[in-house]
Amino acid sequence: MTPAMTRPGGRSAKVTAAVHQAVVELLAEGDALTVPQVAARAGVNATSVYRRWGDVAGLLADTALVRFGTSSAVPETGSLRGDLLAWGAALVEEAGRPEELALLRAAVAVGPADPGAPEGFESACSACLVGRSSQAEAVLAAAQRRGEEVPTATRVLDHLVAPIYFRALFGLPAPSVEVLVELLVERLVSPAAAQATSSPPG
Amino acid sequence: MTPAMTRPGGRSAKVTAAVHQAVVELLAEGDALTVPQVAARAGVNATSVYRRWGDVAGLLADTALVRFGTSSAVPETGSLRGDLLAWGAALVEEAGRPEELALLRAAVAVGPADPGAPEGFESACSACLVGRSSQAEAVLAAAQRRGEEVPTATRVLDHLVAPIYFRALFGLPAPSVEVLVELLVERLVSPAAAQATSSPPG
DNA sequence: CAGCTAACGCAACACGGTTTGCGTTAAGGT
DNA sequence: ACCTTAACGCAAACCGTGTTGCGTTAGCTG
Repeated sequence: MTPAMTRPGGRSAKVTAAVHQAVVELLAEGDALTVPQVAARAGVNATSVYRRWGDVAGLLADTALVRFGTSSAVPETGSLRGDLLAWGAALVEEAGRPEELALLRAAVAVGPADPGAPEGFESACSACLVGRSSQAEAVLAAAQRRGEEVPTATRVLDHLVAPIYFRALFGLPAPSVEVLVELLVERLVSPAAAQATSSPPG
Repeated sequence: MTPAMTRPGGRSAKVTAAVHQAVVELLAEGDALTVPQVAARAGVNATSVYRRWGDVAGLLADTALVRFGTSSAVPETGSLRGDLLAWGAALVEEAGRPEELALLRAAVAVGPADPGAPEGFESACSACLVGRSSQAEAVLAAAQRRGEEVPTATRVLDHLVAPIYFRALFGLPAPSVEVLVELLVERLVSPAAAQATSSPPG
């Protein structure tokens, strides 16, 4: 019997889901997020939210953690270029939605996990990062399986994910999404891109 | 006589400087930023802060605006590659400092300026963005004056600034600053980079 | 040097978020 | 089916944030 374990399937699960849903909904509406508001929307008492998440930041971090950690599906178009293009477009579309953007802002505001964080309360932006990294690696692995020349995941992160997120976070208007993504991808699938790395992967 | 003008050299200047300093200090310590805390640290009454900046977001925006807007000096090494390398290294170093990083996080958390913002109260992340843009344009203009082939400022933002900020914000460890910056710059000063743009320089 | 005005300091106040104690409910174990 | 226990709901109190009115100070201006 593990005493420090939250009961799976208990009442908590429903509350958690409702609160997460409420957070996303409130976030999408653009209002300032407060615990009482979230609780009211979720049909849950504010005390429960305070007890479970302690803070708006923690609540946001947990929501972002769930939100960014589960979506691991990557497109399969038959070519690295097509995959990166589709994936990049999906990232742009996702980062353009208000609730995802707000979640991203909240994650970045908190920053990566500080020491002393309780178990299971990992950093949201770290979760987002590893989610994107694994997605990039999946795309690259598929391309390599096809015999294509592939860049490193780090390069994809630097030159595809980073610009997309940078533009979204800083409010830089993305001029013509397709053109932007294409430009980004062109620089990653060109032969020079793959041979530029001298360090071993990992 | 201009009635809506804050008196230059008045008492306000000292208060402004003290408050800005306090904001940076508090931010560097990682505590949650509140107006009373800032006021106490600055040796100023909280009322003054409320009257002048109205809100924590406004205070943050103004601080970031001053912090990111004044440092417009760009390196002059004699070549575009050298300039970008030096500038990128400076960005990495700056983004690594706790107070600057905290300011950046706060700026990103607030987001770009919402409609209805009073005059002079621009968004902090917008201020950071235009600051970086003007710096990039200065570097590129100097290179172009030397007769070098230069990429667009947008490309520099996407492939140099964005990765640096992305890594800093998401806590991705920058492996060997020099190597990172060099890799980034190589992709911007290569001849293929300049000819990829079809739009005329703005 | 005297008057003017804007900005600041102070104190009291109002509002909303957050904490706390206790009773209740609902899963899981026997 | 009963007991155990963790999580939830409720209500009241607490605390800090943000506001307002007025007196005071310090920097311009003639």
